[in-house]
Amino acid sequence: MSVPRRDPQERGKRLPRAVREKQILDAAVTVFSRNGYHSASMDEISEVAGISKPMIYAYLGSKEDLFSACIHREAGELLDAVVAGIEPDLAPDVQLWHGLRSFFGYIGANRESWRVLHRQAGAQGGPFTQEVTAMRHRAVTLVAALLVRAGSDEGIGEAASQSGEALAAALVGAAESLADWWLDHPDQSPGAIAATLMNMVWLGFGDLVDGQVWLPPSRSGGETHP
Amino acid sequence: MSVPRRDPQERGKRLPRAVREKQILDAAVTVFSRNGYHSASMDEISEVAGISKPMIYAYLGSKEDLFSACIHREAGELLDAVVAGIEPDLAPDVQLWHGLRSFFGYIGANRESWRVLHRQAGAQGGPFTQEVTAMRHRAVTLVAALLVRAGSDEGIGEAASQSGEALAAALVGAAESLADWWLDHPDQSPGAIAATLMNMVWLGFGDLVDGQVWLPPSRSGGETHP
DNA sequence: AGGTAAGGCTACGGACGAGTAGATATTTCG
DNA sequence: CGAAATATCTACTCGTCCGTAGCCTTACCT
Repeated sequence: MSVPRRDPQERGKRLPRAVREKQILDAAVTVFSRNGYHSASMDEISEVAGISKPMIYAYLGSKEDLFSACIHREAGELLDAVVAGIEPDLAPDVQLWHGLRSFFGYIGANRESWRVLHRQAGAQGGPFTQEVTAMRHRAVTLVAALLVRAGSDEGIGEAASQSGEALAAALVGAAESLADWWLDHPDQSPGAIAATLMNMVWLGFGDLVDGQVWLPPSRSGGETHP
Repeated sequence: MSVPRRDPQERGKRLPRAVREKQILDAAVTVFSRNGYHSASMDEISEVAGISKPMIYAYLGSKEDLFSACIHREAGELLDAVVAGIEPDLAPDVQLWHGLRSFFGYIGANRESWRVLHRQAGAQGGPFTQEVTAMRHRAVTLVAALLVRAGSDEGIGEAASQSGEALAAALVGAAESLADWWLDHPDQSPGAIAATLMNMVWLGFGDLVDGQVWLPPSRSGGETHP
């Protein structure tokens, strides 16, 4: 519980700065995720990273700086994963489906990252909130554009365009919170979680209680490799 | 900024325990909401409450105890407000509508409470999470039961019943996150927020981009007084 | 009145943790 | 090989803040 994480054989070995920075960031994400920002001590992070505390200050600055760096890196990776998963030429519902799958797929593989991003960053009032707010804003904008385009394709969608951003915020929020719920119910596959949300936000309860189900278009579930 | 909140005239007045406890809890919610759990100091809370620190310890115990008490009180009031707003004999969509209106109505009038409940309590890993998790669980159960009943009324709803709890979690999460979004966009009425969410979760994007809109049943927007 | 309990305060102890000083070891390069 | 740069450590300072010890003061009861 209190022993250093990294191989004691490697302890003391001299490594280039880039490697150490990555180790420190990894350790920081782990510890921040477990204990929260304030309860996480720099000493514990240094211990988990297998390096001494002054190195953290030398490479990544203060505790705030370190936390910001974590947020920045994790947020970037998550967004990249989502953006990489969608193809702008497909139908709106399929785009949404792919985006959700990428989102939950990434989170399923990086739960610590999600804890830090969603639970920790949002709670500390300082400049951290900005970082995560910016990310959320990008996501909301993405979804809102998708909705508005879908609406104008149909020639209608007055309501959707009017409150497009609010709707997108609700969707993004639903995804975030469902991801949170998932942390406490890990006995579900990423696909199942994504499908649940897809059904709710695309069909709506009104259709669901009528027995309707949204299904991805044939082709073995949406694979798009040529 | 750093002067005590309460009327200096009243300072030093002797008041019964129940009154002081309420003042302390109010101050604690305010400070916890503004600074977050760890950054909030007992000294600041005592100052805002217009009482000295030892009284807090005498009446409400440690900092953890105090925070737990805040969570407990605020969560109880929020849930009471929601439960009071719904009538079990109405149609499912109308029940949902009333529940959402009560929810956002309460939050609009008690933003600090919401900040503490949603942003702070969830981030501190300790026993606080349990408290708020328990509340969320009650809400999810409520919604899940509503969905399942709606589904079995229609005789179908296989999908809804199957993943009823996950759907309910997604809805509750959407509501929570939309409330969060609302904190940063206060230029919206509670009713508008509730309507946005209602449209999303009942109709779904699929119907919304077709131009459909969900509206509360006549009678001036859902009033149910006889 | 006088005793007693409850309300209230000032002022301190002690722990924890961010950040730093200063020294040491290893690589790199002229 | 020597010097400069880089990587690394141990051990400390200093501030913040939780929690409390000890004392005063007002209301109530008989």
